[in-house]
Amino acid sequence: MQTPPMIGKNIQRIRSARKLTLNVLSERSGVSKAMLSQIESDKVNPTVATVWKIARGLNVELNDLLEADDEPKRVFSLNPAAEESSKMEKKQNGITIRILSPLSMVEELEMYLLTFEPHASLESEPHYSGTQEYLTVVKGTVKVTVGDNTAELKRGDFLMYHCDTEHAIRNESAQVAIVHMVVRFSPDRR
Amino acid sequence: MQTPPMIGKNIQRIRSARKLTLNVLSERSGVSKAMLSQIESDKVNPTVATVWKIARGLNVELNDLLEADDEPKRVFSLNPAAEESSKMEKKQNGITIRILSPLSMVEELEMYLLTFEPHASLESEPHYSGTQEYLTVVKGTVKVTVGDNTAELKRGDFLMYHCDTEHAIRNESAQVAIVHMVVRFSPDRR
DNA sequence: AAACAGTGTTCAGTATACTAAACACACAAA
DNA sequence: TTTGTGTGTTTAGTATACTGAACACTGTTT
Repeated sequence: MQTPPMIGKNIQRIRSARKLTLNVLSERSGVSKAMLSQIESDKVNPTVATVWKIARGLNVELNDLLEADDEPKRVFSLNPAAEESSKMEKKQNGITIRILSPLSMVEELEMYLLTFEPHASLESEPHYSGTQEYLTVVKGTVKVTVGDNTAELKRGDFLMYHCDTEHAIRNESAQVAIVHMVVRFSPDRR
Repeated sequence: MQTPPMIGKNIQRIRSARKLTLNVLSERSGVSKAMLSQIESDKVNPTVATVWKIARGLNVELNDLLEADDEPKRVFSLNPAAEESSKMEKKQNGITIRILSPLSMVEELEMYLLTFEPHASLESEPHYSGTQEYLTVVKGTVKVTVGDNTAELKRGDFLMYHCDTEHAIRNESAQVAIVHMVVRFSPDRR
């Protein structure tokens, strides 16, 4: 980050998105609405404690209020021959699926970037015996259940499992979570 | 984050690691050394602006001072059969390579988590015609050069290229960068 | 129209973040 | 010993973050 954070804009934006009034946010966060108003209009230099309370009140991570909002992610390829690399995005049930791998690899190896809205979950029936999935958490935390095992993963954590048992990925937190997924279709048997 | 950040501890830790005195950090950051001392011993509730200045002085991201230090990442598998999944880690030239994929997949598909210290870079000669690499940035920013194309990637960005030209991944920033890499050995030709 | 209930903003007072300077303690050099 | 140079801490004063209350500006209801 090269430039001081625009906290005001961020709080303002998220508060509007949540459709909260200053009074409500004040109650939830324990910060006076006078202060909220002044912070949003960049009239003051809030303390970390105050911003942290606001983050709690908004159910976001502290960093989400301090970081520039550069979330929209670029996807591209340096190799012209593979430029067909699909930029497709599907959105459903609070989950945005971005397909990273080129179309030519379908049915062999696929890579996705999954964005989970708060409390979104992705449940899968057992399928494709032999297929494996590899998860790496890029942001936030998710809870992954495979059969009757469950694991809580945070950023940087990695998990691999076979898809022949039912499995689910859940974002039980109140923050957005992003996970990188590689699906490998079994090359050997079948 | 459930608990207010322990800014003091973080600053203290990083400053010691950098072997900086309060005077020096004060100069670099523009924050008085009196304030630095009080912040480190949790006697005050600093403003965001102040903490931001300190982050600049320390050459770290603002978030690194506010977040709990839970960086050590877990790697494991829910599938007992694949428990041989190597937890190997190599460290060299400021780059930590964690192998994610199970050993059984070697020579076919490999997955890594690469941690780049500030200014670390990974240069590769052209090799294995047909082999492809897929990068996803998990933290920070890196500059990737393939042949004479160069791209600056930030968190969430994805990039794919063929390995038959020389390529390099560089972390030119002053912060740690983490990238997820999938290497796919060409199945068709060869 | 008046009275109301909701919004966000501005005001006056107080608590405190922040600074410059003085301080205390270490270790080294004379 | 004294004198110095470095460390981090504490002090006193000023700037300002923060609060509760009053305010202004909607739109609705009677």
